[in-house]
Amino acid sequence: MAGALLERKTGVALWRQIADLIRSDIATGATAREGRLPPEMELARRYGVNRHTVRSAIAALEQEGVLRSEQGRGTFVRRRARLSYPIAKRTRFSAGIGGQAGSTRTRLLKSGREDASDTVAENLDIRPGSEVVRLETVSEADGVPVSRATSWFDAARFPDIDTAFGQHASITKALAACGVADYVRKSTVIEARHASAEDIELLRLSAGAIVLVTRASNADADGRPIQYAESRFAADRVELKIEND
Amino acid sequence: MAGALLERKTGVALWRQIADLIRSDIATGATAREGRLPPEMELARRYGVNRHTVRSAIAALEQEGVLRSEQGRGTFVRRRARLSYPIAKRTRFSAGIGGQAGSTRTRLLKSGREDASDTVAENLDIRPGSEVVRLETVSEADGVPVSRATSWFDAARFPDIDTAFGQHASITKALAACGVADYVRKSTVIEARHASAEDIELLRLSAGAIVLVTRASNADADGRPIQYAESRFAADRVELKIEND
DNA sequence: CTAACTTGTCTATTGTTATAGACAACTAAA
DNA sequence: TTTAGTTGTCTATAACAATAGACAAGTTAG
Repeated sequence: MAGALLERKTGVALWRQIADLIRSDIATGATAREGRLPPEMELARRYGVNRHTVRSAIAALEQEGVLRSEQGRGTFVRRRARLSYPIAKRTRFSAGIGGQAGSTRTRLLKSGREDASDTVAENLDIRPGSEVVRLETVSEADGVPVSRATSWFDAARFPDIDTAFGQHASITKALAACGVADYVRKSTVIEARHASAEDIELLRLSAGAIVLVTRASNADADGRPIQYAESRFAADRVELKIEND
Repeated sequence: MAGALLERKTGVALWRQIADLIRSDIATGATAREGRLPPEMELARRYGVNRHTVRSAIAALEQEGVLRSEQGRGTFVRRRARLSYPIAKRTRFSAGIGGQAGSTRTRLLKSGREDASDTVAENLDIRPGSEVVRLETVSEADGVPVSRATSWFDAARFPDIDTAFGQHASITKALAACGVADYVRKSTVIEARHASAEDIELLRLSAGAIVLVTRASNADADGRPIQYAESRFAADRVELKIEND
């Protein structure tokens, strides 16, 4: 690639920039997705830094579970490539990621009721301050957290969505149990941010990691909004794929 | 929001984390989008750091053009909120951003011919190694760079796309001049990364900034692929909005 | 004009990051 | 067994990041 070197005195430590580069190179396939990393001395030359700085980067990625170092042998890639999360009219987590991972599941972290904020009310097409049910979930593929989401439902229409989710561990099935046989994605807004402390904890990220944030609303067959959700995806584990058909 | 405080000894300096938080709060409207920031002492209390650390963050955002400090008066927000870039069947830069900015334009940085990589060949539905035309462009809204893109076209079908772009300064018009009256987006893949050195230069970002990367292919009315493009959006200036209809 | 409040500048100290060099410990191949 | 190549550990030093306190310089309201 074109001279993509490191930036100094920018508030981001060199070892972290290098760790991010290595992680990204593994994910995109620029570096061997499996097998061995170049020796520390060669990486130091390549990035124009001291060997100890490279070692700090490698240590961070070891902590993260991306690399594994063996004395005398070398440093090896551990984790597989990025998952691809499809966003289309019929967007469902397990169906979308299913083919790419051995197992998927969505856990309920917390549920409760609250008054709808302006944003939530607008997306659910109800009056601000109306009661809504909020679900906080984390989705995993092969035991690795991939995304976390906060979903809101109109409490007047789906008073039991939380217990239904508790039984089925799936938004799609919980909605089915509440009488919504089918639903479609109305719109999705995507941004990218640095991970918050909560993201880091729940998605098991390293500090400085990036999350893809989506804000989406789903509607039933009649076009009535039924769910509004804000999701946060670990950007080093997943990419979003939009099918325009 | 819930205790989203700062992370220490993570390779990302506190002043940079604070700068990113303030920038993001301005963009999302959590802090006044215009008007005055709270005094440095209050921000220091809020983030649990020394006033000098807050000052470093503010200095970085001043350098970036987001804030403006005036001795004795306070610190003020300069730049407007995030643009929303719609991704749909008919995705075009100027039409999409047009309503939100005073002026938009796309500049050609470089063009040339090369042999198609596997990725490019697959997306253009040609044989790997076939000749393709590559265009490197930067798009601006109100003079601020919003995205940069690399586009590939089948050289056999669009031998003059580079000169056509030079005349019209628009992909849509250049394609029209080459006989493609209409085209639609086939698919879009989105990821997020830290900005590369090139991103920082071309999009005028600060180090540690985030870019949204999209890889998209467009096809003509017959469904034949005509363009494959990799774009990089400044994540603090733009969000991507997907319309599923 | 005065008082309260704000940003700007200076000094000093401590902890983190980066560099440099040396050598130990381990692995694999000659 | 030897040798070359690799990761692991240690010491030392310099640059940057963060804290602490004090005061100057500017603005605004009373």
